[in-house]
Amino acid sequence: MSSAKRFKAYEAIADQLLQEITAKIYPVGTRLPAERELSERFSVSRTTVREAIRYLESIGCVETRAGAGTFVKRQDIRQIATSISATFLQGSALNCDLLEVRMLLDTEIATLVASRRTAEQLQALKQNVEDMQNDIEAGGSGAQYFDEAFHLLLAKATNNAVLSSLAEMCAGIYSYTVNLSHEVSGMPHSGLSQHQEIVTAIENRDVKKTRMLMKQHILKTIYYG
Amino acid sequence: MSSAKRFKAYEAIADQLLQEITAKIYPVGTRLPAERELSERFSVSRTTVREAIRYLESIGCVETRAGAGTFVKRQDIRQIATSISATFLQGSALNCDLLEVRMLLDTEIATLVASRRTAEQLQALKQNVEDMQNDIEAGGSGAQYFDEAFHLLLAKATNNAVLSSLAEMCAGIYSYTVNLSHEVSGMPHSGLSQHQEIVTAIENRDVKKTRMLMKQHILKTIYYG
DNA sequence: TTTTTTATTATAGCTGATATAATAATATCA
DNA sequence: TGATATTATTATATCAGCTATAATAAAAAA
Repeated sequence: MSSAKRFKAYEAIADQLLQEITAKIYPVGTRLPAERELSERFSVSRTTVREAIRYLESIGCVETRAGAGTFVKRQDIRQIATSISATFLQGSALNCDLLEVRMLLDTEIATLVASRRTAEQLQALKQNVEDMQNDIEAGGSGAQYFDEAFHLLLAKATNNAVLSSLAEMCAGIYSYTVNLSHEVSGMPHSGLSQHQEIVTAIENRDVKKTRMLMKQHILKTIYYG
Repeated sequence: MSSAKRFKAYEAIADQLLQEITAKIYPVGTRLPAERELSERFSVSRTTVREAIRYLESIGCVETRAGAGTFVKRQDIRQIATSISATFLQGSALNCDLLEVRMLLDTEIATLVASRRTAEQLQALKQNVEDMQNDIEAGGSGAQYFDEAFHLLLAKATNNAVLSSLAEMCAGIYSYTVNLSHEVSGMPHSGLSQHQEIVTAIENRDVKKTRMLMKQHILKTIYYG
């Protein structure tokens, strides 16, 4: 028989809409035609259109607000992270693998930044370390926040959108799984002094030292205490 | 007022089902309850259940076969790749970034494999190189296939599911974007001799040499000719 | 005039029903 | 036994109508 492809109305419609979105016929922020209009245009029922929209919604491409309409969304890497974390979670005991990847990525990121950072990026890193220090001295509880921000700043400083997205994604999946397993195990080690050393190495454009320091930092972060 | 959470029936149901799937209440391969059963269980209409299922389907979590039912699917990283490639494509000129990431990942992968490969994994790599050689000598056209398979074998040999998934994903996005831009530019350089050198270095567990060779290989692959 | 309230309108959200097609299980017949 | 027809189950697709929500316009109050 070899009926190669099975027709599913909502799939065809979702494909068509996605194509028009990527073609910027509906740019980010704009509203898609109302469901009733779309159903008329494609000559299908509103239900089918809605199923197609659910599809687009799940890939983070649009956002529907009741009473207002369906809007094209700037895709958020974090949302993707949670939606694909299920994939990584299907295997078991992957947290270890994930940590290895984070270590690998963060090390490469730091190395790249040490070689290509701009003065502004360096300044931002210094600011972050300073803010973290002030927060700790003031007895604040934002250490974890500043730590995350530190790694995010580094990722951005690579000027590589894909790389920084990947790092963000890994961090997102990691925090998602940690939240799932309720293992927020108290106060993590802040690692302030290590951040300071890393920034200094980056300031000096010392690629090798930066690499080494980041590797150690991640190792310590993993086995915190 | 202050309804902190926006209730959307289909979202709640999709969440619930996803949770039960990841909790292995519905393991891979099993069938979900029929739409009518689910609609009864959640006290919603079948339409709403269908929207929830569309959601799960689009994240590659289930697969519905008309007349048979909805089945839990082993998630395919490639499918995710294509579905999130739109995200990466929203930015412009990301191919360069993507290549940098591939280089980075493949280099790390080769390095890891050189240090932890098993005899069986080494054998598989040798077999791949041999097959490629035979294909080329026979005037076959499968060079690109064997090249992809080579990198895939390496990724798997890390024994790190996350890392190999990431590499696969990058390769998937890359080939997707390449296909989009219709730049299949003829016969790529097979890189057979480089593969052979790499495998030899891996056989000798020469981590540094493997790393260096892979870096060179990727560079040549990028600027092929 | 400015602000607040109310009504209108358009939208998505959801329902229950119907009809059709594909599939799987069962019963029938050779 | 083995092939075929029947039946039941299931998803697919549709429709008309209702509700809930949100943005806007009009009216009322300050």
